[in-house]
Amino acid sequence: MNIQEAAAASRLSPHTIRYYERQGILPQPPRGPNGYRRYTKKHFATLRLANGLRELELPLSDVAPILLVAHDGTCGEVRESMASTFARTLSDLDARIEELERARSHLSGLVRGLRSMRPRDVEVPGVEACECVRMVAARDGAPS
Amino acid sequence: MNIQEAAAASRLSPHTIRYYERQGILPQPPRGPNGYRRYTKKHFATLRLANGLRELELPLSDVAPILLVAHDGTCGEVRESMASTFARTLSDLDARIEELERARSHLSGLVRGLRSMRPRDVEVPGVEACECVRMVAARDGAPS
DNA sequence: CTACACCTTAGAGTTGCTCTAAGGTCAAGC
DNA sequence: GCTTGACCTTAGAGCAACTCTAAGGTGTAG
Repeated sequence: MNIQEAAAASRLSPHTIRYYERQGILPQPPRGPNGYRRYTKKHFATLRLANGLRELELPLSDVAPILLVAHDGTCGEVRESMASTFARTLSDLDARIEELERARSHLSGLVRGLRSMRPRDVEVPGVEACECVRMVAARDGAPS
Repeated sequence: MNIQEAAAASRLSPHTIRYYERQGILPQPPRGPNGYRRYTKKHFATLRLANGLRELELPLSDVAPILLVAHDGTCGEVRESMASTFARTLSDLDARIEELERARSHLSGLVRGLRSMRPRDVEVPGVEACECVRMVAARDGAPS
């Protein structure tokens, strides 16, 4: 199994695979006599796991240690390693989703506001006075 | 108003403000005789708008043209500029939120799965056979 | 006059890719 | 045997959007 086939089946790109390898995130697979990477079942399984973990939005710094134990350790160690990382990732993910939903609802309100504001208010105040700027601009002061 | 005060009141950092300026995203504010940036009401308003737009998750490439018309154009132009950008951002945001929610629900399922799997399955299969790896790993093949 | 907190710039580091350049390899067709 | 085209290799540049550092200048309070 060459890099292209391994990439297609794991839904990573060859570029990304080489990048992970250079970063020490993936173990070096064996090479053929021409120097080409040749993926064994085991190395391929690690590749698929890498992609699965990235799809869960884990940062590479969390993916790396999990792949290490997955490749060389026991199943129990893998479970340990995943469990705590996943809990942490879950709360990061929740925080990020909340941020995006706040942005989303603010944004959709603004879209409606802009539509309902068509042909009046087309005069020439600058940034300081313009109504739609006021709607978008950050509020003054310390309180976040 | 110096950069620190402007930063605090717009909730950007001085670093970020200088960065935006270097990138051509913010207009150059006037300088005092010592070369320090001195923010006028207008430049400060643009700063706040920049932060407001970033909080809406607009990429800087979308923020830049809006700031340009906000600083130098009429209110009508600003509205035009915002309207189409916001609609586009909204659908990007929806797509990203959906991605994260998919990851979130997959992840929370896995957390439960790992917990319910404590002391059996601690034997030594490698990556290929380990149960928790199977749960996480990307499925084979072309269909995404 | 000496701290100390601020200001200035250019530039490096971060995360996770993505792409390019320059070159080597291989299988098929003529 | 030879060309064509699709693959493979590496090192390294470029992207977004900051964030921080180094090295030096300034301003204010005691």
